[in-house]
Amino acid sequence: MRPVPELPEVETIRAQLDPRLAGRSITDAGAHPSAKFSPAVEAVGCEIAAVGRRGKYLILALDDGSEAGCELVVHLGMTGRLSISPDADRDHPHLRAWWRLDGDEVLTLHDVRRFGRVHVVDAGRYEAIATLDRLGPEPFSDQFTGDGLWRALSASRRRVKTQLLSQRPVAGVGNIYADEALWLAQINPAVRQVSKPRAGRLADAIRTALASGLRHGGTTLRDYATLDGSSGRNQHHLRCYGRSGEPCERCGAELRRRTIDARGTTWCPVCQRR
DNA sequence: GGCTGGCCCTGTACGC
DNA sequence: TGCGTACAGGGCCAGC
Repeated sequence: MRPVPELPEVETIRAQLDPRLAGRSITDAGAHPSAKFSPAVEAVGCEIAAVGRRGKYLILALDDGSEAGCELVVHLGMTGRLSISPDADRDHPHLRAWWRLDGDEVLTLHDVRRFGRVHVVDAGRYEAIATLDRLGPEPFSDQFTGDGLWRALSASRRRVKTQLLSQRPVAGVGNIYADEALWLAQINPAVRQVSKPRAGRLADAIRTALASGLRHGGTTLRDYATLDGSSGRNQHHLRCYGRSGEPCERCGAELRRRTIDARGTTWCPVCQRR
């Protein structure tokens, strides 16, 4: 099991970063030569106005002197980890990017498997980041409704779990919370069509699963840690993800595991019957 | 334009 | 103990 930072984990990190970064200037930066990380240096000379989030993307609003401003966009991928420290160990094998801040601290991005990404774009211009450009509504916003989710899911014949992971019907749901939400809504992850009432249930379930993650500071199974290096606690509250072989706590049947869209998927064969 | 499958990438688990 | 192999998975991209 190797969980990735999903919305609750990214939001937990965002809330910790914002008070420590807002108002500070980036005086220097460096990055791994990969094109995934090298844009990090484009933020030098900017002042960080605020740390925001869209889906799983951290968005640092930057004041670069222009009217519109720009943004430093960071996706943590599967193993990305941000931290603030007095200095960066530039020889660390997993250091992918660093930004020196006024006040003599360094924001670092470590990412063992290099699935993370860094971009610097004009504010709100995400054409170069396809997934962010076409990101669905935030799950806790008024724009995310059961009807809207039903319309989004009905627009495609792909499996419901595949669609959730695409980030188009709703932003920020990854493998853990997709399994949790589908279990809560009693929807089989492999179905290709969902009725309007069931889509309503799924929308509620997505909010419930994500809210549990937020309440417990995110899910830590191996790689994820918050800004200060501490672990989340939501792994103790998962009811489906990663529990294959264990009894379903709703009906007692043995939870099963299969691969959907190349992602490990756990579901209950009885109460999530197709 | 939508969908599928391959790829990136490296630590860990497991079998021999 | 050491080696080789399979596996994990978010997002991008080529090909259909």
